[in-house]
Amino acid sequence: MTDARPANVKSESEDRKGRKGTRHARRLQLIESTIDSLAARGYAETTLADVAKGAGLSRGIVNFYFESKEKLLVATLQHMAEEYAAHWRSALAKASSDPADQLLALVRADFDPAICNRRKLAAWCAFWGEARSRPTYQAHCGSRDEAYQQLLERMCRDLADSGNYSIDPHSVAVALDALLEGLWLRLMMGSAKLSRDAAREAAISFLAASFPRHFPR
Amino acid sequence: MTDARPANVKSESEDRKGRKGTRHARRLQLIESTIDSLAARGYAETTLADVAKGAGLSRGIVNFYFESKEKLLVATLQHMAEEYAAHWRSALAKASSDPADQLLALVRADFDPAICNRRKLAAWCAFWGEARSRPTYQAHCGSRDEAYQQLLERMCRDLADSGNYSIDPHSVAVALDALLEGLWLRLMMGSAKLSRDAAREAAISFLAASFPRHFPR
Amino acid sequence: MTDARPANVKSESEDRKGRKGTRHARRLQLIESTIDSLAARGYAETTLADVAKGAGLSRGIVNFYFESKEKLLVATLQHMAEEYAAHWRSALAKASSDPADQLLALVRADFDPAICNRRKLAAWCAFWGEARSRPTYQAHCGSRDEAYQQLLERMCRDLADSGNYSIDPHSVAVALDALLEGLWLRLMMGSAKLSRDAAREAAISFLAASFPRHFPR
Amino acid sequence: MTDARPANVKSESEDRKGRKGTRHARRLQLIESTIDSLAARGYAETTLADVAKGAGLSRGIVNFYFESKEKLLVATLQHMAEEYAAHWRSALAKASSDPADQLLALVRADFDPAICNRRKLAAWCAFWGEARSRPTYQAHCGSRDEAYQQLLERMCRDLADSGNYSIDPHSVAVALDALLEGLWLRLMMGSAKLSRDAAREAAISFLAASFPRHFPR
DNA sequence: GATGAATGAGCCTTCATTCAT
DNA sequence: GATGAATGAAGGCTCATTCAT
Repeated sequence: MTDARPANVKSESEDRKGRKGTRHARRLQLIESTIDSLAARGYAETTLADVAKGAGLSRGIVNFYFESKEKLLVATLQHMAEEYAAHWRSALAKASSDPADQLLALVRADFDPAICNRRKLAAWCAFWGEARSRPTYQAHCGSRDEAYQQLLERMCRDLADSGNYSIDPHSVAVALDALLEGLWLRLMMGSAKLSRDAAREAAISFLAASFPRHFPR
Repeated sequence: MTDARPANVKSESEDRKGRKGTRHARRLQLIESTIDSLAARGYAETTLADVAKGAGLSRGIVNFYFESKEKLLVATLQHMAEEYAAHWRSALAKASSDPADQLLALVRADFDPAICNRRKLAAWCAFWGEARSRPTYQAHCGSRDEAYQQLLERMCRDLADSGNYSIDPHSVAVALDALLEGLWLRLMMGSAKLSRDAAREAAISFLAASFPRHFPR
Repeated sequence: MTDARPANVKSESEDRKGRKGTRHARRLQLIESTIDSLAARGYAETTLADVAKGAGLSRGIVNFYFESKEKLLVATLQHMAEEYAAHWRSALAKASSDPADQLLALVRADFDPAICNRRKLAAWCAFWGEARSRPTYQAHCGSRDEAYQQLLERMCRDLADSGNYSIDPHSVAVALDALLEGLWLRLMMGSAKLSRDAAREAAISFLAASFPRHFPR
Repeated sequence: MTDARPANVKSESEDRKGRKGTRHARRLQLIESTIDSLAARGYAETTLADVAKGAGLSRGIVNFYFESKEKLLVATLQHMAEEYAAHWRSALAKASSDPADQLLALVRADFDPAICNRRKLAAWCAFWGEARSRPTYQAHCGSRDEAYQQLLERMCRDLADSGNYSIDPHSVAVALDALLEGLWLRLMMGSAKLSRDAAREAAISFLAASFPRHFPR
């Protein structure tokens, strides 16, 4: 799995000053550096000094753009959640109106390198570990939020209805949701035992098992 | 979900200064307190002072029984991994020799309150978040280790062979493994949206979808 | 003996927050405070809190300018060694080209209050006590380093040659070197039994005994 | 230089119990172990755990035989001072009544391996480093105490009188005393640059220079 | 806006000392 | 007497945060 890192933020060093949109760019720059640090060092070892250094900025700057470390982390999580949601919504928009096609599009989107790469998965995982004890984080973890789950469930129900399956669409939706997250977790931890492609196939084979008449092997 | 906490160690406050089963018992006592703290505060906020206080002992005690915080955490993780493995092995031993029965036993064991409760799940998750950047942890995360995965795969193959399914047993095993972990993650994070029973049913419905002739609904 | 303490660094309290000659000046300020603490409390009882307090700064400052206590102490020792060497080199430069004159200059330099005062001697002694078990210290202890000893030896040889003495110049050099250090030790410990002047005279009387035709009484 | 360590105390493990003289033996055993630790680790790093372990005894024992760490260290220093004094007194008693002979005996005693070995020198040096800030130590450091110095001075005066030297006997005594201590310091620090024999010869050559008619080369 | 020196709270760790056994 | 578990104070160090420049 590649460690995809969008280089579209940090490298533009010439316009560090003189822009009006600086504020937003700076925040983004720091957020990306935060993700880097979370991926490299984990949550507990991530310090503001790391983040600032990674962004090529000075130490005090973080407290200027974000008021505290806590708020930087929340903003980072929020950024990731929004990016994730935008990604699957875009994938959905490109799919046909057929529920099976849409479901497949969602699953494929989940393993798109833009979303599913070591760096981001590691950052997600770092937040998961802390989410339990931090209500602020819980709101944005998991990435697959309420809307996503309801969407999954509606699609499963549509397929179940249209295909006369004797399954419980809710259970399938819950399982699919959990399966996707579980595969992410395995991808992140697994030292090469599981490829992104194999993970996607495992997810699709679950769809095939659940809705054999819609997802022919 | 209940916060199961074995009260067999800490509650005996009258012999806190007793010299009996000391070494091993004390270590266990501190490990349990560590799990408490991980569940309550998360990895990053867990301090030795918390652990000691939770065990009703003094600050210096941790470095007496474990040499460092790091070693305490590793021992805690190891303890949890061993407990988990012992649990599913025991469940497996009680099941019949029928692969379907055994698979069901494994899945049920995974959602047994003794193993699957908020406290322990939260502790697991705390370690997951740090495992990426700590090789020492990776060895013991995930709980479902190599042996477990191979067992799943063998059972899936047995069922696939005996049932003439047109599926890839490896993919199913991978998916089942990920599904279980994903359900755990959801259970831990879910603020009551998902019950342990619902999670188990979702897992079983996955088995039913994959091996319909072995797991009748 | 006076407790000479150069007041050129710390006393300027009004610009304590100044940014001027910062880095180097602050390091010097902390080093001087370290010497103070070593002299007052000894090596074992010198804490970073003492040093910081003595410098009128906060606790965290030492780890900011020096990375650790160890490095602060090494820097302190190095500073003292360099100061000592600069001092005798300067004294030597001011002397005539006559070996006897030069030798006398070296001895006198050794008991110059700028170098030989309770505060500095105590600091030296503190390091001597730890040098055995710390290789890092050994390099800079003794003050009278390799170069110094070879210089002494060359001078003794010059005098021995020019004066037809029947002595072993190496032995005399070794003895002189040890004598100077021993006198320092006595000065430091001696509760007023030995004055700096008496010590210098004792050293000179050694020269007179060794090279009677060069050092008339 | 050898690391002479009298094995007459610790090795008698069979009579650890059942003796009446235990108390004294135990204290000696702990004192010897303290010297070991001071020599190996230095003053600052010497802990009671080290001492106890070195003596093959349990941790709590030190506070039983000595009331505190401080008192153990004082007792150790006292022991060394007494041993040193007994040694030179014995050497003196064996010498003839000739002052020159006595002086030589004292110097030779100072470099006797029983007294002058790495282990003991290192222990002495450890105390020197702390003596300044600890009045309790100062009383016993230096080893060459008041009586010793007065003895040296009287001998120097005797020789000066009987030899018609134009020297100041007091200065010579002071110098000799310092020279001996300085040589010890060099022996302890020097990584083999100076042998015990060379040190003794340097001291004797000083006597020869000061009193040429009494100490022919 | 941006920097980085400075602060100080809090953590891990060490260790002298106590005390039940 | 002897042991070693247990305590708690204190030290070194890290790091989020502040603020003068």
